[in-house]
Amino acid sequence: MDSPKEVTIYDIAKKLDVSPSTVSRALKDDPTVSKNTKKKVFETAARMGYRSNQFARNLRQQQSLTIGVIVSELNNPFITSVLSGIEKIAGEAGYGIIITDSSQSAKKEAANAQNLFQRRVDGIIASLAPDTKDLAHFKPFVTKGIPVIFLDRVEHMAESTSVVINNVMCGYVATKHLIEQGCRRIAHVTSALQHNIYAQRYKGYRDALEENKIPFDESLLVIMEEAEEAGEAAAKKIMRLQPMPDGVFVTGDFAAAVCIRTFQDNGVRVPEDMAVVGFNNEVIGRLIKPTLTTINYPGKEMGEAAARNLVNHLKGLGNIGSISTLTIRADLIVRQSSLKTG
Amino acid sequence: MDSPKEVTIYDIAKKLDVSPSTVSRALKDDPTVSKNTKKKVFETAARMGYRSNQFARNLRQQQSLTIGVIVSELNNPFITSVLSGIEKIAGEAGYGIIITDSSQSAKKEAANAQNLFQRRVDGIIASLAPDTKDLAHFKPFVTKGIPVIFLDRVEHMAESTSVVINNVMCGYVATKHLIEQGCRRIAHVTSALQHNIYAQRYKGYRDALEENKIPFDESLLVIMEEAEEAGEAAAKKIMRLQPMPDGVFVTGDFAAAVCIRTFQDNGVRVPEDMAVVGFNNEVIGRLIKPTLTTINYPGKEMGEAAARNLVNHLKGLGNIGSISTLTIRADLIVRQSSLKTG
DNA sequence: GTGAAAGCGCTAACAA
DNA sequence: TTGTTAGCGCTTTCAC
Repeated sequence: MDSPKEVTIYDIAKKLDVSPSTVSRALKDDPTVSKNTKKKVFETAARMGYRSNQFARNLRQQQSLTIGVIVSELNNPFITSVLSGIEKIAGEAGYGIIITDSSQSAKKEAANAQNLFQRRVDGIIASLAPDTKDLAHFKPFVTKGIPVIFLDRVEHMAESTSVVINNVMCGYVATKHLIEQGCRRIAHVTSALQHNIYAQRYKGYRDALEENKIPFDESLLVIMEEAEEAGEAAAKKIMRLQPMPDGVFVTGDFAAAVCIRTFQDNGVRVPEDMAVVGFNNEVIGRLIKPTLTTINYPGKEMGEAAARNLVNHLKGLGNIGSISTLTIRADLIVRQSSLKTG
Repeated sequence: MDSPKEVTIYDIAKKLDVSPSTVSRALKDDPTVSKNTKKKVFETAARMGYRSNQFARNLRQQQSLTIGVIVSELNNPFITSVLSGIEKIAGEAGYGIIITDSSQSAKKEAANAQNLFQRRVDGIIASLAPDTKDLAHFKPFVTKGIPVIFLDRVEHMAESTSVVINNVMCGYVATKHLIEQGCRRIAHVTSALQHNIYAQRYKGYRDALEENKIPFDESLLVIMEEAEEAGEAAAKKIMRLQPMPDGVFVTGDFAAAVCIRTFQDNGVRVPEDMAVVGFNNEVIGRLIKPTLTTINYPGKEMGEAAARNLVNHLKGLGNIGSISTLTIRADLIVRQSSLKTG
């Protein structure tokens, strides 16, 4: 099955009676090689079925033309769009991406980082696992001068860049929109506030309330588990509050959809009795009834920004190394679920 | 930024006053090296911050410990679960995966294949683009004895293995279920039948009808575009049929959900007036009302099967090379949308 | 149980 | 414009 032998630049050189260096240069389209020689080299290379040996190239240049990516979870539409953004930009720049999945575990994340380090990736893009606190596993990269870019779920580390959305602003905008719709008692359904993205959205929510002199009531803050049934429990809890809230800001479209359905099942009309704003702009929001007002979480753009930043850095373009945070624009998408007025 | 220098086995050898070969052997836990030397080597390696150089190793062994993956589209829950299955098995076996996205284009797919070939991946797992007919871009792999595994959307090629579900059977089971629910006029909403997976599901649909002596009516076959609005158009077309069908088998959950909503908006009750069965078991099916009966498309299992097969092949285990098709079990998941009885 | 030496295929500094 | 040469760091025969 294995072909007899791989063709090397030496074979080409011998056939053309030039030196291997000339062949090497010709193949990289080096301007110091004559047009004529180049043409001959390309032709014979093609004819002999030559393919350049990345291994030798990697060894020689000490670079892999590969970017390592660590995601917390592959099964997630947001992550997927991030990946497609990364893949696009990296691919265009000639980089491949090695993707690893930490399955939401800081431990596996560390193992993945270690693995990518061994594989000598040229750079890293990572979306941290929920329970990652200690960034020690990224230290080796920093030490070796390998750029690390954090995305979405970030922690701060010297010498690294972060790509995020302005979660405070998003929380603020979502809440303010509800207030503008006439809501005065707004619940907030979210995940554990230890994670900074949720803490920030919560801050935005609080800011909007404060700015509008709406008192905050501790019972309006509903923390849910990551489980699938969590949305239902949250909705029930909200309906039991006295007086019942007239708006909810939920930090996830799926959970928001489940809430809406639970409200409806219990005779609470959306948006008339309860206005709802979600988060992420997932497909589901366009399908449910009423359609879901949400924050567009621009995964693809974030992935592209991260990859572009990394690639530029690797190619030594611009003063990119000095950027510490890249904030991508995220907008409110208004649909039916929040429109009490017209 | 760059650290002063990489530690090599030569550095370790010098420090311990042994030869590089001994260090190399010790590091691979070669039995011919004495326990004592091994211990010393491991210790010094750790102390000096040694990391083995994959590039040199790759060059020497002519293998990359990397599997190339080509998907037709990253933004897709099915593909994502496939990837998570591949990543899991490959990772456990010490292989990394390089993922490329063909964006549904045969041309980009060919470019990706070419790219992965240049990168000298040890094996390939590919889910073909919808318009791929010509498999020439995989020939180089076959020629070099690099295993190629096709998944889900497959075409036949000598010397390659395919991982699929039994689409005919799935179409049959879905349709038969509708018949058992009392449906006698069953529409089939699907995508272009040029793609064998759709053609096969259609065949299963026809088989079930025939087996139950239900005449087939050409107008019941509704081909939809890939666009998002396609589901709505399909539903409207079905409602216009005379007499109106009493069941639909839709080859996609999202489209099925859109159909259901369109039916409901037009006063057609599901499942009472119209029983619906989807395909893929996407999250959305558990959320809509009524919940959606569907075929569970076991992406993760398929990915795992493909990766396991490939890894075993690469490691020279078993007579795996001889398997040409691996069919993964896919089941009907009965929920509310199809239950006219009970 | 260990060492010497050759070479995987490529690139780049230097020389011509 | 082209050639010479010396490695990149590792593995692996073969010899001791």
